[in-house]
Amino acid sequence: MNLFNHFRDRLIAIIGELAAEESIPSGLDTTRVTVEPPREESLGDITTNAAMILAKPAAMKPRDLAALLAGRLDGLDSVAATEIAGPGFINMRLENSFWRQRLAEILTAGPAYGDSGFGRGCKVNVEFVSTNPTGPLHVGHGRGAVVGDALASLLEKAGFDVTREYYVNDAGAQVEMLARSAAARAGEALGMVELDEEALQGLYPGEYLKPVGEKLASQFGAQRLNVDDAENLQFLVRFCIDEMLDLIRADLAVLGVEFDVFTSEKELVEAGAVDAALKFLAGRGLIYTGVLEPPKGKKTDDWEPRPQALFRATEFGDDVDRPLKKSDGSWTYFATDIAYHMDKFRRGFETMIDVWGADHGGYVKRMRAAVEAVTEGAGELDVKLCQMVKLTEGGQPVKMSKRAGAFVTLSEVIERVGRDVVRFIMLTRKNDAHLDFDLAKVTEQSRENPVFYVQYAHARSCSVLRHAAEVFLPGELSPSALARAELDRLTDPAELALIKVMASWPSLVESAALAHEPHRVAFYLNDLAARFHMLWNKGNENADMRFLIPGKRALSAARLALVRGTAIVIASGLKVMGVIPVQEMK
RNA sequence: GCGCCCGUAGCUCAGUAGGAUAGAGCACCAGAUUCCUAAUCUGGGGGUCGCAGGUUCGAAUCCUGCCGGGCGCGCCA
Repeated sequence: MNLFNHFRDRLIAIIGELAAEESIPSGLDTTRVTVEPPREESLGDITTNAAMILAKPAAMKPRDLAALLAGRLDGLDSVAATEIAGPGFINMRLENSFWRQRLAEILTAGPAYGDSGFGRGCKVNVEFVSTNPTGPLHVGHGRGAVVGDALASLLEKAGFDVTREYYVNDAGAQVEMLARSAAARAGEALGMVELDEEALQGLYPGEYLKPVGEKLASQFGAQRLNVDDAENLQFLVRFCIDEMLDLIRADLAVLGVEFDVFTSEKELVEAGAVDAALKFLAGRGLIYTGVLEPPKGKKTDDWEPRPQALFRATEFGDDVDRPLKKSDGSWTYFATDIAYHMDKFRRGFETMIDVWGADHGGYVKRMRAAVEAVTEGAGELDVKLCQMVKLTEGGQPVKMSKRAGAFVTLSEVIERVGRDVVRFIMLTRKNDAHLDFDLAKVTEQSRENPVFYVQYAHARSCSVLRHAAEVFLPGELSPSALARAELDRLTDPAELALIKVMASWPSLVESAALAHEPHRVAFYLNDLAARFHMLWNKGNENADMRFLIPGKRALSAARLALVRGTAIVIASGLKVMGVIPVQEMK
């Protein structure tokens, strides 16, 4: 249950009743009315701005309207007290029994706690990673992979029907370069050439292509080395793309990311999708032949004005109209991407989310323009840009990998610190903020390391339950049994404060899903862990506050419900992040 | 030159569809260990939310203009 929406619904009903009684005008616009936590805990549990929002249209003073509303809110079940504060806030404190019910709800729901019907089953397509299949994934790709996957999980939890999609850019000149590189490696494997630095000029130098070359050599000998033969080159391209996709899929598997759909750019083009999309746009007068101005303030030595097919992106908010064809007559990346997004829309996705690297930021406007044009306003594209990951160790930049060519691979980092650490750290910043990833710090066991801090809270709660098993029967410790514990024995403010944080998980899921911001889950879990550690330490100072009190079974059972609930909510949050909760710290 | 992102405590960053006296961690200072893991916790000092206007009951948040940093600007994707 999203408790804020729950009380907002009650509030809106009260506003309707007052209107029916003609105490206030009818038909007031309540869309901006919110129910949320107050700035400070001491002000109460929930607050509403309704009186301030509605005062003007109701022609009343905010505090007078607040008094009227507060009188009715006071009569609601679970509302213990109301108070009018500041310019017209109505603060409410809820009955402790309400919070204890939330704990029972958590125990009953288990890891599904926080699942929501918010998305109403709407189809959402999350496209991420989508790198050229020319080599292994590096750390930057890893960030996009984690952000995309966690965002997808978050949306699923919020009730959307999500498809995880990878767009394989297998149609450009880069895959031909890949094929040439692999052919050279095959020649090397056969002892026909020696690949020094000079010979590798213009080719992908990474050593990951050696096994591909060896495979080519062992399967075909020297038969498939001619890259000047167009037909053979296409064979090599296909061969290499398959190899690279295997490599990429393996990297993704190690990270725990699985896609529902791989869409091939090449196949899309061959199926005529680009022609169809451009025909669609041309039919609406959105394509014309024109000459672009050279960009100002940028070196323009090789600029030659030439007429070309342009999309009227400016009609949809972009800065200039965008080219659709290269000088060699082939489609630009943009043209095929228009077709691709049109294809996604045709497959039923009105909401599309693309996760890109920040270096593609200049591309967002034109793509959004294209989506608007090609879906005639019915489709929506949100682009999440992921900033760079700065990999350090003890503050020093990490050396580049020789094996991979010019970058540190994702798999190397995962091998070093573990999958769960990588996934968690990637979500400790907003996607559009730079991320410092320190290989030493992320495995430290300290408060500074959020992965450890959150995992430790989970492990601690598991530890308590293990100890409890010495006194209680297994059946007494199951979530459903603990839900029936005498929860009214939970009376300490710190205990109730912990429940309140847990109870805000459903609303966090919805707001984070709405904002497309999975990093909020990481911050939430950090807060929840802090509350738990805080309560734990109360037991250090005062033995009566420990979870397990010898001889007091009912009290202990109630507190174990709290402990189990914490573990459940942490596990529920980590699941969204794709991180496995640990039972104990080593 | 133009566009996008960012600018919040000494440092690294949150800030939930415009809400109340702007938060957390680190660092600094002062404390807690007969304990279910002190790998943690408690308290304290620390801010012109880059600058200047505007919108309104109310702005870190929205609008405009500057300053500073990052990314990008046909024939790469």
